[in-house]
Amino acid sequence: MDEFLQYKKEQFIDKIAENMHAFGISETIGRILGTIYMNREPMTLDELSEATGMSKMRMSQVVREMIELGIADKIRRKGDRKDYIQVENDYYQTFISLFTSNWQREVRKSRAFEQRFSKDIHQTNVDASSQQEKEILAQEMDDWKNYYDWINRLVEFFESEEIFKYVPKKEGENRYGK
Amino acid sequence: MDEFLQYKKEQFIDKIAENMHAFGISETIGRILGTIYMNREPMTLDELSEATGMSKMRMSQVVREMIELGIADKIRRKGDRKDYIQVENDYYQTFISLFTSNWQREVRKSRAFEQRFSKDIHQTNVDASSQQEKEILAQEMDDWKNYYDWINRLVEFFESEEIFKYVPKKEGENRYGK
DNA sequence: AAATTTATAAAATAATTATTTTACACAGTT
DNA sequence: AACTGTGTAAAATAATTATTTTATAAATTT
Repeated sequence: MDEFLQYKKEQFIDKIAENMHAFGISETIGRILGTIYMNREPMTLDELSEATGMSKMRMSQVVREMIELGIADKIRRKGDRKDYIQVENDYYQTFISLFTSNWQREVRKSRAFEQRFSKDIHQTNVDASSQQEKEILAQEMDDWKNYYDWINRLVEFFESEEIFKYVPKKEGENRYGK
Repeated sequence: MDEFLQYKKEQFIDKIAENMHAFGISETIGRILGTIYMNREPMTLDELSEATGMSKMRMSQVVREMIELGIADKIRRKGDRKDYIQVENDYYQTFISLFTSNWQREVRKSRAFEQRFSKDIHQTNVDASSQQEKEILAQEMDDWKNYYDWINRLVEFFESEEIFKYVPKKEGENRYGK
């Protein structure tokens, strides 16, 4: 293929990697996503290894992470023992997947924390002199709970795609787009 | 102060640090924010150093970073040479600040990239056999631009607090809350 | 202006995260 | 059942990021 175009493609992949990195995600994930995206066809671990120059093992790790994040899938092809990796190819959808999987995990962790914390606070008695401190702390936890409840509703707002009602995509966003 | 309450306070600070870490931000930033937040009074670098057990130098670095992110401010007190560090104490506002400063930086970087990329693509001629590839790449860049335009509008949607119209905070969210 | 307290820069070290190497289990083929 | 290609786990290494140490400049007080 034309050398110039090949070079530009690689630049584009780098940019995708950089964008994903802004989600606090390893750049390699972005590079894999970009590579498959630009390939416009699912790829095997071997092909990815070849394309990125990284070990096959690393590809395996990264792909697994991507599947967890909801931005990749393995597909099998009849008569072929290899897994083919397919990626989410709508930018907006990728944004939403990363946003939600990130915050959903936090919400889950916070729930456990909130319960333990509140229980401890309410069950433990303190000196009269510390009573006010204790109440402030309990109030603090209430504020925290409300904040996390908001995050949870925010995640749903994105996941349900309601966000697009108020911050619409432009027309013609993606040739693969639904 | 009551030992139990002190312990619980520290747990709370850890949780704030963990939450901030979900933004891809160093945990120390969260720990400083939490420490000052729980102190309910601005603090000096020395006090922070004492409270966290980290060097004063590190506190200086982290505070500067926080100011960049828009979640802290230095204030001077008359007759006192020390800077006092004040933090954003509304969780929602902190969320918005981190979200926007993160993505605004990306939008800025992307703009430069887009321009250079499009210019290169349009100015460079390729073989007839690669013509289609070239057009696909140009189209790809258009999609990317639209995506980043969306991110930009999304940032504004948060920054203007319009988001709260559709995903409202609960009542009584924060004693310092506006 | 010398002495002291503050903040920060530059270089060195420690801790964490990303990546590769080595090893092994599993499934399909001969 | 031995053989080959496939994916992944565990341990080892490399790269990156966080933190401290050492050094210095600016502001304030004496």
